[in-house]
Amino acid sequence: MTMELPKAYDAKAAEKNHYHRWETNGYFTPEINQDPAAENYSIVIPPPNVTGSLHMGHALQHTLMDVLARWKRMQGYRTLWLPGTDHASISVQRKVVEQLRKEENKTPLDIGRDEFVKRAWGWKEQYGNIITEQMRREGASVDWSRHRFTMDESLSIAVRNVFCTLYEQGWIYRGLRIVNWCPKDRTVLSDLEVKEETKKDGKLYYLKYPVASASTDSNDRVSVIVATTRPETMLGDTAVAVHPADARFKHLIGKTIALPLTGREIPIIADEYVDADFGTGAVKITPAHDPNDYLVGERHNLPKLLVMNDNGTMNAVAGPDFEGLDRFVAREKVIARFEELGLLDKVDDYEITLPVCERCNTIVEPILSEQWFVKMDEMRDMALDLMTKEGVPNFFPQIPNKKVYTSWLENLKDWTISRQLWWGHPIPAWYDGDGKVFVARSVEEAAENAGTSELRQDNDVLDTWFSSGLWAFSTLGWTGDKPAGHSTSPVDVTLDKAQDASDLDRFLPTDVLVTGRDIIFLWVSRMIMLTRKFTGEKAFNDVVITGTVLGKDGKPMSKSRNNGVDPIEMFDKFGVDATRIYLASIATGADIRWNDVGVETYRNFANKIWNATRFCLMNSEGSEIGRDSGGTTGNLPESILAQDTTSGTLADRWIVSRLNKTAMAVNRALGTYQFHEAVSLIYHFFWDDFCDWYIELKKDEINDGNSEAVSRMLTIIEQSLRILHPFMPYLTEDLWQKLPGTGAALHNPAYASAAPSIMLSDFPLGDAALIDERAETEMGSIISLIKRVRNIRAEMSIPTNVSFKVHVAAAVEFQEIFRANETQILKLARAESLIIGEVLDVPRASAKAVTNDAAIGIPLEGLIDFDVERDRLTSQVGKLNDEKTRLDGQLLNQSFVAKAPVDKVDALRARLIDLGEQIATLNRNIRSLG
RNA sequence: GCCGUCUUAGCUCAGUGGUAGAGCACUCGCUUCACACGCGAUAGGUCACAAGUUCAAGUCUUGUAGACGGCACCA
Repeated sequence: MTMELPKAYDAKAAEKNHYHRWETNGYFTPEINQDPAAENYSIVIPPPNVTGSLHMGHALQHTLMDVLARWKRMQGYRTLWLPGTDHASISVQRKVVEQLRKEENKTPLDIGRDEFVKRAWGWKEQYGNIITEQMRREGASVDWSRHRFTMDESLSIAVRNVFCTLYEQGWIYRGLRIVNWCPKDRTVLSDLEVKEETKKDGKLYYLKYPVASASTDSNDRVSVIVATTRPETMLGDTAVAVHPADARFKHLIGKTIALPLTGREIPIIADEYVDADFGTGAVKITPAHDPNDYLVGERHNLPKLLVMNDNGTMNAVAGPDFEGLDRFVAREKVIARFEELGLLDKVDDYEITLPVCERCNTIVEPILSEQWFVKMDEMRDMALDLMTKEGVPNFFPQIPNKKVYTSWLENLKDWTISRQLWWGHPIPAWYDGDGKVFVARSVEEAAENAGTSELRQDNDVLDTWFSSGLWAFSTLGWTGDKPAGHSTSPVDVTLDKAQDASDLDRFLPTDVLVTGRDIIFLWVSRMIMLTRKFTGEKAFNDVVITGTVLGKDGKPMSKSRNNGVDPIEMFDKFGVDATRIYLASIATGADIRWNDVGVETYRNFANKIWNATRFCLMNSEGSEIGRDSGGTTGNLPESILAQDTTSGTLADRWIVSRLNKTAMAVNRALGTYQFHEAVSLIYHFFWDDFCDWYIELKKDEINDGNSEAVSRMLTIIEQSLRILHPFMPYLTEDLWQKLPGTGAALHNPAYASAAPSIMLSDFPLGDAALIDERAETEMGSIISLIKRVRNIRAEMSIPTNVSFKVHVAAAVEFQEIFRANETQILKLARAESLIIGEVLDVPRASAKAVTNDAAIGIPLEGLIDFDVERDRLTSQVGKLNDEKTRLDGQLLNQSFVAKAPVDKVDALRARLIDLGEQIATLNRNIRSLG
């Protein structure tokens, strides 16, 4: 069979041709695996927000997950990579509000909650699958039949059950706390959803608070100065605190302040919290608007006056002059009033860091509010136990992620889980007329418990991360519903039993989680705790933390910086496979500055693979790849092994050795998530060893149509394509289908009956028995010989079409090697004949060189420039001498000889002898030039 | 303030105590019948700086400088 392929690889064509077939043939489902004894392998995707579109961070993570899934699948694991999306309550809510305003000029209140939620579902249906659809282009081998959404019915049941169980056990509680409030989104935020922004032009206001004239002391005019960055909160002050030991204020403790603008009198109290050395030493206390003040208030039984509305305006408690004003307007007004009253001591410039909402950048207001919380102390201990006792999860890279994770856990505070939003999982709590709360799995259950159906459900929804915290097991069928006779892993009896019951058993714990470091706390930690709590299992064994893909400017990609790179554009420009393997070539966990040149490198690599295959196929009539004898290791077929150990040439044994070494190393690298190492190994094997040396050595045989040689080469290509497949699925499938002799017989036995695809072929593990160190050494001597001759030709500027004789002197064993490979050496060195002997016998007008194994002389009568030759040799001697000097020094060092391992010392001694000989030879050569 | 990461060739980055690597760019050649998205040959590094441990340090320790990240505080 002879085939003519286009001259360049067309990535787009290949991308169109395979995904649909893979998917419809069911290759992505674990059920494709027909081996009942197969081990399971599972990954759940970090569910992208339904509001998102694919960015480079997704592309990176998806690539790594797909590499793992395809690699394991080819090894015969029953493999599941489960896709899905997250309902992203606050993001979606914001989108829908915006849509309402734009299209109908309405607010959510205008249409009501039910209608709003309906719109949100509509929005999700319309836009929610953008990313997952883009994943098809990426080649992601996810099981679409198991696609999950965090608000799917079964996942919602799981959420309710988890909430109720935690409540019943006292791990969830409702309480009044100072929380982070976003006045724009009008909801509470968890600590993790609050970012910090440094304001350089902040101000610190010093306010004079007059001590009440009710004081019986004579010093009536006394006032206390307090400093604040939020003057408007003084309207809610209920005390001024000083340190109990502060002599300046001791006499005032117990007296009162006439709080300006309010007509209220507030006490001066003593509390250890105050740092006497900071500011004025006196602190205004606003228990409803500051976490520390809240604690002080608790200790001193102070009233807690909330002076703001949920939208950031002042409320009635702030007084008629301020009610309705925005907090920042109120701030200006408070300052103006203090100035009028002569009570503004001073205003300092003050650099301040403010808490802002991570999504809308609005300044977050700490306010007192009643919310739902998860108590984290026992959860934390569980997670810490897992880490210290079992080393779970195993982070890749371990540094710094393990420490970051552990120290975060150690300082963990309770988790605010309620959100004042409409889109999300409603909190399963109902209140009766007296405000008594009933937490239940349904309204009926709540009514039963309450003894009345006059109930009002809690208005709030749950933090999005609450449902994603269940993702590892809720997606595998766990709902927490009371099972029928299944004690260890309760499952949803409403789902397909045969399938989903086994999913949980089979795929939990999942094998690895691949995600970014920004959600280690938000998501990874919570999934670890909740999975342990509710299934007794680990969520996953390993966690691969990817780095950040930075823009060309070295900063994180963002819309505001406009430095983003669209993965789809890269796919169009360089191909999906090139983009994937480039992303995989980034060191695990390292940040990478995006550069197109890197992708271009692998686009070129794809083309190289295409053309190497094309070359073989052009000459492949009557040849096909060696048949596997039915082994399960994906190793070279025995037929090839036999050829190469008996009749094969040195080059054949060498390339087989290199291939097997590469395969073994690739598996080793992937086993520890060293994707970049695997990429580098296969890249250099294919390009350097196979294309630059092996193909070039065998070219004549191939062009002559030597079918045995072509078969052998096709076999190496086919094996290489399998190794490359997880990284470059489209190219490898495209070429594999074109190779003569490929078919289901090459599949891993677990997929024996499936229609042929490289993605089901047996992944090459490499066979130590096929590694031939002697062949590698011998081939090495030939390669250096050829390189030296090429160097002489280049340095002497000898035109390509001028041939010459090459004299080689070497030890007998190397003479034999060179003789046996004479044809190949002549071809690659572009020489006309090889004269091999014990000693070099060449005229003075010769260029000379040495390798570790041979001395070379090339007679160049009329072509040689003696000055150039002298410089060339001198520079070589210089290099060798540098090395010799270093080694001499080392070996003269008695402590080195005494303490370094014997084999190291011996190796240096041997090297030194070689060096001495080579230097002597080169020096003789220089002298002979005259 | 606390914890941590990074600093290697012109650029982007690998690097496992034992002779410093890759891709791209640069220089010099090549229309060699798979590939110019290619082939061949060069050049280019006090591994940020300083001390220490070690027979031996890019690699381990400490400090310094710069870049960055996380956490906490912020009257």
